[in-house]
Amino acid sequence: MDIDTQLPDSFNQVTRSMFELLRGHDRPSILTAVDQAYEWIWRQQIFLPGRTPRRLSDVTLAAQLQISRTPVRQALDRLAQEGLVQFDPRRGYWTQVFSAHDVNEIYDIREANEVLALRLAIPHLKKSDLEAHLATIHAIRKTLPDANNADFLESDFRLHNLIINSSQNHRLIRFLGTLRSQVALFQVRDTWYPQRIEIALDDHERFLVALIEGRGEEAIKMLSEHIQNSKNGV
Amino acid sequence: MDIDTQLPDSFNQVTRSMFELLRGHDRPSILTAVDQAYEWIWRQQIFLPGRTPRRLSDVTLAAQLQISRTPVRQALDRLAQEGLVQFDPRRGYWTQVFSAHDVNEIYDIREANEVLALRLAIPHLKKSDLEAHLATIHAIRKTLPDANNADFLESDFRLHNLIINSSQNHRLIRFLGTLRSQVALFQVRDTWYPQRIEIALDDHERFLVALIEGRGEEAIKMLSEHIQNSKNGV
DNA sequence: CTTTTGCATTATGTATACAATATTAATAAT
DNA sequence: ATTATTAATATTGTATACATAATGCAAAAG
Repeated sequence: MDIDTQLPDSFNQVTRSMFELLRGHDRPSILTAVDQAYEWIWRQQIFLPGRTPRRLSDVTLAAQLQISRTPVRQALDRLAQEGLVQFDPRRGYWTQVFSAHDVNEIYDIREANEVLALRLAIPHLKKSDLEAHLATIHAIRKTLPDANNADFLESDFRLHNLIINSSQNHRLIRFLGTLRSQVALFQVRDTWYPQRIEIALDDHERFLVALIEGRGEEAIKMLSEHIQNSKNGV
Repeated sequence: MDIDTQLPDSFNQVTRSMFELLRGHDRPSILTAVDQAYEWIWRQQIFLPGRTPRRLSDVTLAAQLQISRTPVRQALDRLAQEGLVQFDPRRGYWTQVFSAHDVNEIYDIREANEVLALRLAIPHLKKSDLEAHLATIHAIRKTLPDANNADFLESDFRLHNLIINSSQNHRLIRFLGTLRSQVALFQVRDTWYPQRIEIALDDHERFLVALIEGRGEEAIKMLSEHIQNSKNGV
Protein backbone atom coordinates (compact mmCIF):
# COMPACT_ATOMS: atom_id res chain seq x y z
CA MET A 1 0.00 0.00 0.00
CA ASP A 2 2.77 2.41 0.81
CA ILE A 3 4.12 2.36 -2.69
CA ASP A 4 6.80 4.52 -4.26
CA THR A 5 5.04 7.08 -6.36
CA GLN A 6 8.16 8.36 -8.07
CA LEU A 7 6.90 11.90 -7.67
CA PRO A 8 9.06 14.74 -6.35
CA ASP A 9 9.11 15.30 -2.60
CA SER A 10 7.86 18.86 -3.05
CA PHE A 11 4.71 17.53 -4.74
CA ASN A 12 4.08 15.10 -1.90
CA GLN A 13 4.62 17.81 0.66
CA VAL A 14 2.16 20.15 -1.01
CA THR A 15 -0.58 17.56 -1.50
CA ARG A 16 -0.11 16.25 2.02
CA SER A 17 -0.65 19.63 3.63
CA MET A 18 -3.52 20.45 1.27
CA PHE A 19 -5.22 17.17 2.08
CA GLU A 20 -4.68 17.76 5.77
CA LEU A 21 -6.16 21.26 5.63
CA LEU A 22 -9.07 20.51 3.32
CA ARG A 23 -10.09 17.00 4.32
CA GLY A 24 -8.52 16.52 7.71
CA HIS A 25 -11.61 17.58 9.62
CA ASP A 26 -13.64 14.46 9.03
CA ARG A 27 -10.98 11.77 8.99
CA PRO A 28 -12.72 8.50 9.80
CA SER A 29 -11.85 6.81 13.06
CA ILE A 30 -10.97 3.52 11.38
CA LEU A 31 -8.87 3.71 8.22
CA THR A 32 -10.14 1.21 5.67
CA ALA A 33 -8.56 0.37 2.32
CA VAL A 34 -11.11 2.73 0.76
CA ASP A 35 -9.89 5.64 2.88
CA GLN A 36 -6.28 4.94 2.02
CA ALA A 37 -7.06 4.61 -1.68
CA TYR A 38 -9.05 7.83 -1.49
CA GLU A 39 -6.18 9.78 0.03
CA TRP A 40 -3.60 8.26 -2.31
CA ILE A 41 -5.59 9.01 -5.47
CA TRP A 42 -6.41 12.49 -4.18
CA ARG A 43 -2.79 13.31 -3.52
CA GLN A 44 -0.98 11.37 -6.22
CA GLN A 45 -3.35 11.30 -9.18
CA ILE A 46 -5.78 14.20 -9.05
CA PHE A 47 -3.20 16.95 -8.85
CA LEU A 48 -0.88 15.71 -11.57
CA PRO A 49 -0.55 18.42 -14.22
CA GLY A 50 -2.39 17.97 -17.50
CA ARG A 51 -4.95 19.87 -19.52
CA THR A 52 -6.72 16.86 -21.04
CA PRO A 53 -8.60 14.19 -19.10
CA ARG A 54 -6.53 11.18 -18.14
CA ARG A 55 -8.13 7.80 -17.60
CA LEU A 56 -8.21 6.59 -14.01
CA SER A 57 -8.45 2.86 -14.55
CA ASP A 58 -9.50 1.03 -11.42
CA VAL A 59 -7.46 -2.00 -12.47
CA THR A 60 -4.28 0.04 -12.85
CA LEU A 61 -4.81 1.95 -9.62
CA ALA A 62 -5.58 -1.25 -7.74
CA ALA A 63 -2.36 -2.78 -9.06
CA GLN A 64 -0.35 0.27 -8.04
CA LEU A 65 -1.87 0.24 -4.56
CA GLN A 66 -1.67 -3.55 -4.38
CA ILE A 67 -5.26 -3.86 -3.30
CA SER A 68 -8.33 -5.12 -5.13
CA ARG A 69 -10.58 -3.11 -7.43
CA THR A 70 -13.49 -2.93 -5.00
CA PRO A 71 -12.11 -0.35 -2.56
CA VAL A 72 -10.48 1.57 -5.41
CA ARG A 73 -13.82 1.94 -7.15
CA GLN A 74 -15.42 3.08 -3.91
CA ALA A 75 -12.74 5.73 -3.52
CA LEU A 76 -13.22 6.85 -7.12
CA ASP A 77 -16.97 7.06 -6.54
CA ARG A 78 -16.39 9.38 -3.61
CA LEU A 79 -14.06 11.55 -5.63
CA ALA A 80 -16.57 11.67 -8.47
CA GLN A 81 -19.31 12.75 -6.12
CA GLU A 82 -17.08 15.50 -4.80
CA GLY A 83 -16.51 16.73 -8.34
CA LEU A 84 -12.79 15.94 -8.37
CA VAL A 85 -13.14 13.07 -10.80
CA GLN A 86 -15.43 12.67 -13.76
CA PHE A 87 -17.38 9.47 -14.13
CA ASP A 88 -19.10 8.30 -17.31
CA PRO A 89 -21.15 5.09 -17.12
CA ARG A 90 -19.36 2.22 -18.83
CA ARG A 91 -16.50 4.53 -19.76
CA GLY A 92 -14.96 4.76 -16.34
CA TYR A 93 -13.32 7.44 -14.27
CA TRP A 94 -11.35 10.36 -15.74
CA THR A 95 -9.49 13.27 -14.27
CA GLN A 96 -11.64 16.36 -14.13
CA VAL A 97 -10.82 19.26 -16.43
CA PHE A 98 -12.67 22.47 -15.75
CA SER A 99 -13.95 24.87 -18.38
CA ALA A 100 -14.20 28.61 -17.78
CA HIS A 101 -17.90 28.04 -17.18
CA ASP A 102 -17.17 25.43 -14.52
CA VAL A 103 -14.77 27.80 -12.79
CA ASN A 104 -17.46 30.47 -12.73
CA GLU A 105 -20.02 28.12 -11.24
CA ILE A 106 -17.63 27.00 -8.54
CA TYR A 107 -16.54 30.51 -7.57
CA ASP A 108 -20.12 31.74 -7.27
CA ILE A 109 -20.97 28.89 -4.93
CA ARG A 110 -17.75 29.30 -3.00
CA GLU A 111 -18.38 33.00 -2.46
CA ALA A 112 -21.88 32.49 -1.09
CA ASN A 113 -20.80 29.73 1.26
CA GLU A 114 -17.63 31.37 2.48
CA VAL A 115 -19.56 34.54 3.20
CA LEU A 116 -21.98 32.45 5.23
CA ALA A 117 -19.04 30.86 7.03
CA LEU A 118 -17.64 34.26 7.91
CA ARG A 119 -21.01 35.48 9.14
CA LEU A 120 -21.27 32.45 11.43
CA ALA A 121 -17.61 32.69 12.42
CA ILE A 122 -17.51 36.32 13.52
CA PRO A 123 -18.87 35.73 17.03
CA HIS A 124 -16.30 32.97 17.59
CA LEU A 125 -13.17 34.57 16.12
CA LYS A 126 -10.45 35.20 18.69
CA LYS A 127 -8.49 38.43 18.48
CA SER A 128 -5.27 36.55 19.17
CA ASP A 129 -5.73 34.31 16.11
CA LEU A 130 -6.47 37.27 13.88
CA GLU A 131 -3.43 39.13 15.18
CA ALA A 132 -1.23 36.11 14.60
CA HIS A 133 -2.31 36.09 10.97
CA LEU A 134 -1.59 39.77 10.72
CA ALA A 135 1.94 39.10 11.97
CA THR A 136 2.45 36.41 9.32
CA ILE A 137 1.38 38.84 6.63
CA HIS A 138 3.86 41.46 7.85
CA ALA A 139 6.62 38.85 7.85
CA ILE A 140 5.85 37.81 4.26
CA ARG A 141 5.68 41.41 3.10
CA LYS A 142 9.20 42.00 4.38
CA THR A 143 10.57 39.34 2.03
CA LEU A 144 8.98 40.96 -1.04
CA PRO A 145 9.56 41.31 -3.98
CA ASP A 146 11.49 38.04 -4.14
CA ALA A 147 9.20 36.27 -1.68
CA ASN A 148 8.35 32.64 -1.86
CA ASN A 149 4.94 32.20 -3.48
CA ALA A 150 4.37 29.08 -1.43
CA ASP A 151 4.59 31.07 1.79
CA PHE A 152 1.91 33.45 0.65
CA LEU A 153 -0.34 30.72 -0.70
CA GLU A 154 -0.13 28.79 2.54
CA SER A 155 -0.92 31.88 4.59
CA ASP A 156 -3.90 32.55 2.32
CA PHE A 157 -5.00 28.98 2.73
CA ARG A 158 -4.72 29.06 6.51
CA LEU A 159 -6.60 32.34 6.81
CA HIS A 160 -9.56 30.93 4.88
CA ASN A 161 -9.33 27.82 7.03
CA LEU A 162 -9.51 29.83 10.23
CA ILE A 163 -12.66 31.59 9.07
CA ILE A 164 -14.34 28.46 7.79
CA ASN A 165 -13.54 26.26 10.77
CA SER A 166 -14.71 28.95 13.16
CA SER A 167 -18.15 28.86 11.59
CA GLN A 168 -18.73 25.67 13.62
CA ASN A 169 -21.11 24.40 10.93
CA HIS A 170 -19.64 20.99 10.16
CA ARG A 171 -21.60 20.45 6.98
CA LEU A 172 -20.47 23.82 5.71
CA ILE A 173 -16.86 23.06 6.63
CA ARG A 174 -16.98 19.78 4.73
CA PHE A 175 -18.68 21.31 1.71
CA LEU A 176 -16.22 24.17 1.48
CA GLY A 177 -13.46 21.58 1.72
CA THR A 178 -14.63 19.90 -1.45
CA LEU A 179 -15.23 23.23 -3.17
CA ARG A 180 -11.75 24.48 -2.34
CA SER A 181 -10.28 21.18 -3.53
CA GLN A 182 -11.87 21.88 -6.88
CA VAL A 183 -10.54 25.42 -6.85
CA ALA A 184 -7.08 24.10 -6.01
CA LEU A 185 -7.30 21.87 -9.06
CA PHE A 186 -7.18 24.82 -11.42
CA GLN A 187 -5.48 27.32 -9.13
CA VAL A 188 -2.21 25.40 -8.90
CA ARG A 189 -1.46 26.54 -12.43
CA ASP A 190 -2.02 30.18 -11.54
CA THR A 191 0.78 32.65 -12.00
CA TRP A 192 1.53 34.85 -9.03
CA TYR A 193 3.40 38.02 -9.94
CA PRO A 194 5.02 39.73 -6.95
CA GLN A 195 2.63 42.60 -7.60
CA ARG A 196 -0.37 40.32 -7.35
CA ILE A 197 0.92 38.98 -4.06
CA GLU A 198 1.29 42.51 -2.74
CA ILE A 199 -2.31 43.33 -3.63
CA ALA A 200 -3.53 40.13 -2.02
CA LEU A 201 -1.52 40.84 1.13
CA ASP A 202 -3.10 44.29 1.32
CA ASP A 203 -6.53 42.66 0.94
CA HIS A 204 -5.82 40.27 3.77
CA GLU A 205 -4.50 42.99 6.01
CA ARG A 206 -7.49 45.26 5.57
CA PHE A 207 -9.76 42.26 6.07
CA LEU A 208 -8.08 41.25 9.32
CA VAL A 209 -7.99 44.79 10.67
CA ALA A 210 -11.68 45.18 9.94
CA LEU A 211 -12.42 41.98 11.87
CA ILE A 212 -10.21 42.96 14.78
CA GLU A 213 -11.90 46.36 14.99
CA GLY A 214 -15.31 44.74 14.92
CA ARG A 215 -16.37 46.01 11.49
CA GLY A 216 -17.92 42.70 10.52
CA GLU A 217 -20.15 43.78 7.66
CA GLU A 218 -17.23 45.52 5.98
CA ALA A 219 -15.11 42.40 6.34
CA ILE A 220 -17.88 40.36 4.72
CA LYS A 221 -17.91 42.69 1.72
CA MET A 222 -14.13 42.47 1.48
CA LEU A 223 -14.19 38.67 1.52
CA SER A 224 -16.83 38.69 -1.17
CA GLU A 225 -14.73 40.92 -3.40
CA HIS A 226 -11.56 39.00 -2.57
CA ILE A 227 -13.09 35.77 -3.88
CA GLN A 228 -14.46 37.49 -6.97
CA ASN A 229 -11.02 38.96 -7.62
CA SER A 230 -9.30 35.60 -7.36
CA LYS A 231 -11.84 34.31 -9.90
CA ASN A 232 -10.79 36.97 -12.36
CA GLY A 233 -7.17 36.16 -11.67
CA VAL A 234 -7.54 32.71 -13.19
CA MET B 1 -35.66 -5.49 -9.34
CA ASP B 2 -39.19 -4.17 -9.62
CA ILE B 3 -40.26 -5.69 -6.34
CA ASP B 4 -43.46 -5.20 -4.41
CA THR B 5 -42.70 -2.79 -1.65
CA GLN B 6 -45.98 -3.24 0.19
CA LEU B 7 -46.11 0.46 0.84
CA PRO B 8 -49.22 2.56 0.24
CA ASP B 9 -49.64 4.05 -3.22
CA SER B 10 -49.75 7.54 -1.77
CA PHE B 11 -46.28 7.05 -0.34
CA ASN B 12 -44.95 5.88 -3.69
CA GLN B 13 -46.56 8.79 -5.45
CA VAL B 14 -45.02 11.32 -3.09
CA THR B 15 -41.54 9.87 -3.18
CA ARG B 16 -41.66 9.48 -6.95
CA SER B 17 -42.48 13.13 -7.55
CA MET B 18 -39.99 14.26 -4.90
CA PHE B 19 -37.26 12.20 -6.49
CA GLU B 20 -38.16 13.52 -9.89
CA LEU B 21 -38.06 17.12 -8.75
CA LEU B 22 -34.96 16.91 -6.58
CA ARG B 23 -32.79 14.43 -8.42
CA GLY B 24 -34.26 14.36 -11.91
CA HIS B 25 -31.88 16.94 -13.31
CA ASP B 26 -28.83 14.75 -13.44
CA ARG B 27 -30.33 11.39 -14.25
CA PRO B 28 -27.57 9.31 -15.83
CA SER B 29 -27.91 8.39 -19.48
CA ILE B 30 -27.42 4.69 -18.78
CA LEU B 31 -29.27 3.22 -15.81
CA THR B 32 -27.06 0.76 -13.96
CA ALA B 33 -28.03 -1.47 -11.07
CA VAL B 34 -26.44 1.13 -8.81
CA ASP B 35 -28.75 3.85 -10.11
CA GLN B 36 -31.80 1.69 -9.65
CA ALA B 37 -30.76 0.66 -6.15
CA TYR B 38 -30.10 4.31 -5.35
CA GLU B 39 -33.56 5.40 -6.42
CA TRP B 40 -35.27 2.49 -4.73
CA ILE B 41 -33.53 3.02 -1.40
CA TRP B 42 -34.10 6.77 -1.65
CA ARG B 43 -37.80 6.35 -2.25
CA GLN B 44 -38.66 3.21 -0.27
CA GLN B 45 -36.27 3.22 2.67
CA ILE B 46 -35.07 6.74 3.44
CA PHE B 47 -38.48 8.30 3.84
CA LEU B 48 -40.04 5.62 6.01
CA PRO B 49 -41.20 7.20 9.26
CA GLY B 50 -39.19 6.60 12.40
CA ARG B 51 -37.38 8.68 14.98
CA THR B 52 -34.57 6.22 15.71
CA PRO B 53 -31.94 5.05 13.22
CA ARG B 54 -32.81 1.86 11.38
CA ARG B 55 -30.11 -0.40 10.05
CA LEU B 56 -29.79 -0.48 6.28
CA SER B 57 -28.18 -3.87 5.80
CA ASP B 58 -26.69 -4.27 2.35
CA VAL B 59 -27.42 -8.01 2.45
CA THR B 60 -31.09 -7.45 3.20
CA LEU B 61 -31.48 -4.68 0.65
CA ALA B 62 -29.69 -6.74 -1.99
CA ALA B 63 -32.05 -9.63 -1.30
CA GLN B 64 -35.10 -7.35 -1.57
CA LEU B 65 -33.85 -5.89 -4.82
CA GLN B 66 -32.67 -9.28 -6.04
CA ILE B 67 -29.27 -7.98 -7.00
CA SER B 68 -25.85 -8.47 -5.42
CA ARG B 69 -24.39 -6.50 -2.55
CA THR B 70 -21.87 -4.61 -4.66
CA PRO B 71 -24.22 -2.15 -6.40
CA VAL B 72 -26.28 -1.81 -3.20
CA ARG B 73 -23.23 -0.74 -1.27
CA GLN B 74 -22.32 1.74 -3.99
CA ALA B 75 -25.79 3.24 -3.79
CA LEU B 76 -25.58 3.43 0.00
CA ASP B 77 -22.19 5.13 -0.29
CA ARG B 78 -23.72 7.78 -2.52
CA LEU B 79 -26.58 8.33 -0.11
CA ALA B 80 -24.14 8.58 2.78
CA GLN B 81 -22.10 11.16 0.95
CA GLU B 82 -25.25 13.16 0.30
CA GLY B 83 -26.05 13.10 4.00
CA LEU B 84 -29.22 11.04 3.63
CA VAL B 85 -27.72 7.95 5.20
CA GLN B 86 -25.30 7.61 8.06
CA PHE B 87 -22.30 5.37 7.67
CA ASP B 88 -20.10 4.10 10.49
CA PRO B 89 -17.05 2.02 9.55
CA ARG B 90 -17.60 -1.64 10.35
CA ARG B 91 -21.05 -0.84 11.71
CA GLY B 92 -22.71 -0.30 8.38
CA TYR B 93 -25.34 2.05 7.04
CA TRP B 94 -28.14 3.54 9.12
CA THR B 95 -31.02 5.86 8.39
CA GLN B 96 -30.15 9.43 9.20
CA VAL B 97 -31.85 11.08 12.15
CA PHE B 98 -31.35 14.82 12.46
CA SER B 99 -30.91 16.69 15.70
CA ALA B 100 -32.08 20.27 16.14
CA HIS B 101 -28.46 21.28 15.62
CA ASP B 102 -28.32 19.41 12.31
CA VAL B 103 -31.51 21.11 11.16
CA ASN B 104 -30.00 24.48 11.98
CA GLU B 105 -26.84 23.75 10.04
CA ILE B 106 -28.79 22.60 7.01
CA TYR B 107 -31.14 25.57 6.99
CA ASP B 108 -28.29 28.07 7.20
CA ILE B 109 -26.57 26.48 4.23
CA ARG B 110 -29.80 26.20 2.33
CA GLU B 111 -30.63 29.85 2.84
CA ALA B 112 -27.26 31.06 1.56
CA ASN B 113 -27.37 28.85 -1.50
CA GLU B 114 -30.97 29.47 -2.38
CA VAL B 115 -30.40 33.20 -2.12
CA LEU B 116 -27.48 32.79 -4.52
CA ALA B 117 -29.72 30.77 -6.83
CA LEU B 118 -32.33 33.52 -6.82
CA ARG B 119 -29.70 36.17 -7.50
CA LEU B 120 -28.48 34.20 -10.50
CA ALA B 121 -32.01 33.33 -11.58
CA ILE B 122 -33.51 36.81 -11.65
CA PRO B 123 -32.24 37.74 -15.13
CA HIS B 124 -33.65 34.49 -16.52
CA LEU B 125 -37.05 34.37 -14.85
CA LYS B 126 -39.94 34.63 -17.28
CA LYS B 127 -42.93 36.71 -16.29
CA SER B 128 -45.26 34.04 -17.64
CA ASP B 129 -43.85 31.39 -15.30
CA LEU B 130 -44.14 33.68 -12.32
CA GLU B 131 -47.70 34.57 -13.20
CA ALA B 132 -48.62 30.92 -13.59
CA HIS B 133 -47.41 30.31 -10.03
CA LEU B 134 -49.43 33.25 -8.83
CA ALA B 135 -52.51 31.71 -10.40
CA THR B 136 -51.85 28.41 -8.62
CA ILE B 137 -51.61 30.23 -5.32
CA HIS B 138 -54.93 31.96 -5.90
CA ALA B 139 -56.53 28.64 -6.75
CA ILE B 140 -55.25 27.02 -3.56
CA ARG B 141 -56.35 29.95 -1.46
CA LYS B 142 -59.91 29.53 -2.69
CA THR B 143 -60.08 26.02 -1.23
CA LEU B 144 -59.04 27.21 2.24
CA PRO B 145 -59.51 26.53 5.10
CA ASP B 146 -60.12 22.86 4.33
CA ALA B 147 -57.50 22.78 1.60
CA ASN B 148 -55.32 19.81 0.84
CA ASN B 149 -51.90 20.26 2.44
CA ALA B 150 -50.34 18.25 -0.35
CA ASP B 151 -51.46 20.81 -2.93
CA PHE B 152 -49.77 23.61 -1.04
CA LEU B 153 -46.61 21.64 -0.38
CA GLU B 154 -46.29 20.74 -4.03
CA SER B 155 -46.81 24.33 -5.12
CA ASP B 156 -44.15 25.41 -2.59
CA PHE B 157 -41.84 22.75 -3.91
CA ARG B 158 -42.34 23.75 -7.51
CA LEU B 159 -41.80 27.43 -6.83
CA HIS B 160 -38.43 26.74 -5.21
CA ASN B 161 -37.63 24.49 -8.14
CA LEU B 162 -38.38 27.21 -10.66
CA ILE B 163 -36.02 29.61 -8.92
CA ILE B 164 -33.25 27.10 -8.43
CA ASN B 165 -33.33 25.67 -11.94
CA SER B 166 -33.39 29.14 -13.45
CA SER B 167 -30.05 29.89 -11.80
CA GLN B 168 -28.46 27.83 -14.57
CA ASN B 169 -25.64 26.85 -12.22
CA HIS B 170 -25.71 23.07 -12.48
CA ARG B 171 -23.52 22.43 -9.47
CA LEU B 172 -25.74 24.68 -7.39
CA ILE B 173 -28.85 22.93 -8.67
CA ARG B 174 -27.45 19.54 -7.74
CA PHE B 175 -26.27 20.70 -4.32
CA LEU B 176 -29.60 22.28 -3.47
CA GLY B 177 -31.21 19.03 -4.55
CA THR B 178 -29.35 17.10 -1.89
CA LEU B 179 -29.92 19.83 0.70
CA ARG B 180 -33.63 19.88 0.06
CA SER B 181 -33.73 16.08 0.23
CA GLN B 182 -32.34 16.40 3.73
CA VAL B 183 -34.88 19.07 4.59
CA ALA B 184 -37.64 16.85 3.25
CA LEU B 185 -36.47 14.12 5.59
CA PHE B 186 -37.55 16.06 8.65
CA GLN B 187 -40.15 18.28 7.04
CA VAL B 188 -42.50 15.44 6.12
CA ARG B 189 -43.43 15.25 9.79
CA ASP B 190 -44.28 18.91 9.97
CA THR B 191 -47.75 19.96 10.96
CA TRP B 192 -49.43 22.42 8.67
CA TYR B 193 -52.29 24.30 10.30
CA PRO B 194 -54.58 26.02 7.79
CA GLN B 195 -53.39 29.28 9.32
CA ARG B 196 -49.77 28.42 8.62
CA ILE B 197 -50.65 27.63 5.02
CA GLU B 198 -52.36 30.99 4.69
CA ILE B 199 -49.28 32.80 5.97
CA ALA B 200 -47.05 30.82 3.60
CA LEU B 201 -49.36 31.58 0.66
CA ASP B 202 -49.16 35.28 1.50
CA ASP B 203 -45.36 34.99 1.61
CA HIS B 204 -45.29 33.38 -1.81
CA GLU B 205 -47.64 35.91 -3.30
CA ARG B 206 -45.67 38.94 -2.10
CA PHE B 207 -42.49 37.22 -3.28
CA LEU B 208 -43.85 36.57 -6.77
CA VAL B 209 -45.32 40.05 -7.12
CA ALA B 210 -41.98 41.57 -6.11
CA LEU B 211 -40.24 39.52 -8.80
CA ILE B 212 -42.82 40.37 -11.45
CA GLU B 213 -42.51 44.05 -10.64
CA GLY B 214 -38.74 43.87 -10.84
CA ARG B 215 -38.03 44.47 -7.15
CA GLY B 216 -35.31 41.82 -7.04
CA GLU B 217 -33.49 42.82 -3.87
CA GLU B 218 -36.75 42.86 -1.93
CA ALA B 219 -37.58 39.41 -3.24
CA ILE B 220 -34.18 38.15 -2.09
CA LYS B 221 -34.84 39.44 1.42
CA MET B 222 -38.25 37.78 1.40
CA LEU B 223 -36.81 34.45 0.34
CA SER B 224 -34.22 34.69 3.07
CA GLU B 225 -36.87 35.33 5.70
CA HIS B 226 -39.16 32.67 4.23
CA ILE B 227 -36.48 30.00 4.69
CA GLN B 228 -35.68 31.19 8.21
CA ASN B 229 -39.39 31.06 9.05
CA SER B 230 -39.75 27.52 7.79
CA LYS B 231 -36.79 26.61 10.03
CA ASN B 232 -38.60 27.98 13.05
CA GLY B 233 -41.72 26.12 12.01
CA VAL B 234 -40.03 22.77 12.62
C1' DC C 1 -31.24 -9.44 39.87
C1' DT C 2 -27.46 -7.42 37.46
C1' DT C 3 -23.17 -7.85 35.19
C1' DT C 4 -19.71 -10.39 32.71
C1' DT C 5 -17.79 -13.85 29.66
C1' DG C 6 -17.69 -16.77 25.68
C1' DC C 7 -19.79 -18.61 21.68
C1' DA C 8 -22.82 -18.54 17.68
C1' DT C 9 -24.67 -15.64 14.42
C1' DT C 10 -24.70 -11.95 11.45
C1' DA C 11 -22.68 -8.03 8.98
C1' DT C 12 -19.13 -5.74 6.92
C1' DG C 13 -14.58 -5.27 4.12
C1' DT C 14 -12.01 -6.98 0.45
C1' DA C 15 -10.66 -10.18 -3.21
C1' DT C 16 -11.72 -12.45 -7.22
C1' DA C 17 -14.40 -14.39 -11.10
C1' DC C 18 -17.23 -13.77 -14.96
C1' DA C 19 -20.29 -11.33 -18.20
C1' DA C 20 -21.27 -7.22 -20.84
C1' DT C 21 -19.59 -3.22 -23.00
C1' DA C 22 -16.17 -0.14 -24.95
C1' DT C 23 -11.76 0.67 -27.10
C1' DT C 24 -8.13 -0.42 -30.12
C1' DA C 25 -5.92 -2.68 -33.95
C1' DA C 26 -6.00 -5.00 -38.03
C1' DT C 27 -8.10 -6.04 -42.15
C1' DA C 28 -10.97 -5.28 -46.09
C1' DA C 29 -13.50 -2.26 -49.13
C1' DT C 30 -14.17 2.09 -51.56
C1' DA D 1 -5.15 7.19 -48.91
C1' DT D 2 -9.45 6.98 -46.52
C1' DT D 3 -13.31 4.93 -44.67
C1' DA D 4 -15.89 0.66 -43.03
C1' DT D 5 -15.87 -3.64 -40.92
C1' DT D 6 -14.39 -7.06 -38.00
C1' DA D 7 -11.71 -9.26 -34.59
C1' DA D 8 -8.83 -8.84 -30.47
C1' DT D 9 -8.06 -6.64 -26.26
C1' DA D 10 -8.95 -4.08 -22.34
C1' DT D 11 -12.28 -2.12 -19.11
C1' DT D 12 -16.22 -1.74 -16.68
C1' DG D 13 -20.44 -3.78 -14.08
C1' DT D 14 -22.02 -7.25 -11.14
C1' DA D 15 -21.93 -11.56 -8.54
C1' DT D 16 -19.91 -14.32 -5.28
C1' DA D 17 -16.58 -16.09 -1.91
C1' DC D 18 -14.01 -15.59 2.11
C1' DA D 19 -11.78 -13.30 6.07
C1' DT D 20 -12.54 -10.29 9.81
C1' DA D 21 -15.07 -7.65 12.93
C1' DA D 22 -19.45 -6.57 15.37
C1' DT D 23 -23.70 -8.07 17.52
C1' DG D 24 -26.83 -10.78 20.26
C1' DC D 25 -27.74 -14.35 23.34
C1' DA D 26 -27.08 -17.77 26.77
C1' DA D 27 -24.74 -19.32 30.58
C1' DA D 28 -21.93 -18.31 34.50
C1' DA D 29 -20.24 -15.23 38.04
C1' DG D 30 -20.89 -11.63 41.28
